[in-house]
Amino acid sequence: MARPVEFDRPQAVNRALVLFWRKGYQASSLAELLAVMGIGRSSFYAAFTDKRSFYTECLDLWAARTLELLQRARTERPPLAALQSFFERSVVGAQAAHASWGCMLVNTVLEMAEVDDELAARASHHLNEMQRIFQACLQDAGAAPARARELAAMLMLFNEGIRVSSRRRLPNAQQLQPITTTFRLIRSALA
Amino acid sequence: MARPVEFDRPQAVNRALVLFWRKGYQASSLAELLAVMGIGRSSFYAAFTDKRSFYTECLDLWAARTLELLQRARTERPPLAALQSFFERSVVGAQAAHASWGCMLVNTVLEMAEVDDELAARASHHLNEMQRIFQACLQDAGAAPARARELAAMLMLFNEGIRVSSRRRLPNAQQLQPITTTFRLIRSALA
DNA sequence: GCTATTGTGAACCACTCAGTCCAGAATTCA
DNA sequence: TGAATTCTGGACTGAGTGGTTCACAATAGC
Repeated sequence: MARPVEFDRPQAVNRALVLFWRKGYQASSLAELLAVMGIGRSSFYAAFTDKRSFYTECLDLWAARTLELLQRARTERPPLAALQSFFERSVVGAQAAHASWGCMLVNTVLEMAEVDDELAARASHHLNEMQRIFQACLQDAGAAPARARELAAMLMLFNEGIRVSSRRRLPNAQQLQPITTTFRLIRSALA
Repeated sequence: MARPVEFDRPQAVNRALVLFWRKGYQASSLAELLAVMGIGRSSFYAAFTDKRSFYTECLDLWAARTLELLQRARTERPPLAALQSFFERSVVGAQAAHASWGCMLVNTVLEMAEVDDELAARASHHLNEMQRIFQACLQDAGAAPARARELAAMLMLFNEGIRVSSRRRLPNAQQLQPITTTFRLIRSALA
């Protein structure tokens, strides 16, 4: 009955997500989106309602993936090392595989702050979730709750900074070094 | 001879700069720009050539003002206190007077990274200048050159993070606290 | 092989965008 | 007062935007 040859939805979403991640919401025209997704306009609107709602879908997906990455690192290493490798990977992995497009949440906060309150708030909310995980890691590393919250807030600033500077195409070493510097400071503060 | 009733160019530039700062390049339509500047289209094009070149003019102006602010703070206080107050002012002053629109350089890097290489590079260049001043302050505070460079890179990450988080409309205290935390760490590292 | 169903591509829509252009207003000099 | 000058408002242009609609094509059931 139904025509079974549909486009590969997860793949299409993923490719679109990458475009949004790279160029932001406004700079990604519908034509470009359709091109990378390999589908036509009507299929897009049938499947995703809207450019804007589609963006929120991609945003949520990006956040879910990143949080999962962070949680997984947490189970594989001691807490501080997990955090540090999370940051390092977002720089190194970025330059190699998926290039350096920063953090889609940070990008969204900046792009939408004075343009679309709802999207900005949504991204900000996801960032808060990340910060909670930072805090949990720091507590695992032996910091008292208050201290952990304090350092987690600092790390979140750091995270935001790293994601910004990763878009500046600076030499790799120049991006990694501040991370080690910071964690050296944190370790000495916790010791 | 010439018609003497011209618009107030510095004032117009300043108002446009604020709009660009707040909403970014793409989201600031020419119509909005003209409205806040209080001039007509033809006057705009006669005076500023282009939306894009006008943006670079505003960007450079913003950078010059900020660097000057930083340099001035440097003459008024001890080096570390100057840095700290520079950061704090960009949060507190932001929330009060001109609201929290982050750092126009950071905003530009993020918005233009995959969209307009030249603008992104220009903003990145200004950020490098800022970082050099950070480094000079840290050397003044007694850090060895290598150490100062290291910490300056870290502070630049911090700067970028602060400017991002200042757009998230978080409670004031929540934004100030990480700054004091960081400087506490830096001071103990330099001691 | 025929029909019913449903996802698809492309034409189309209204709208906004940055940028151009020109008639006319406002002022200075004569 | 009148002529010369030059800056300005607003109509206009063409390209590009997100979104809608519909005839067609591809498939599954019979």
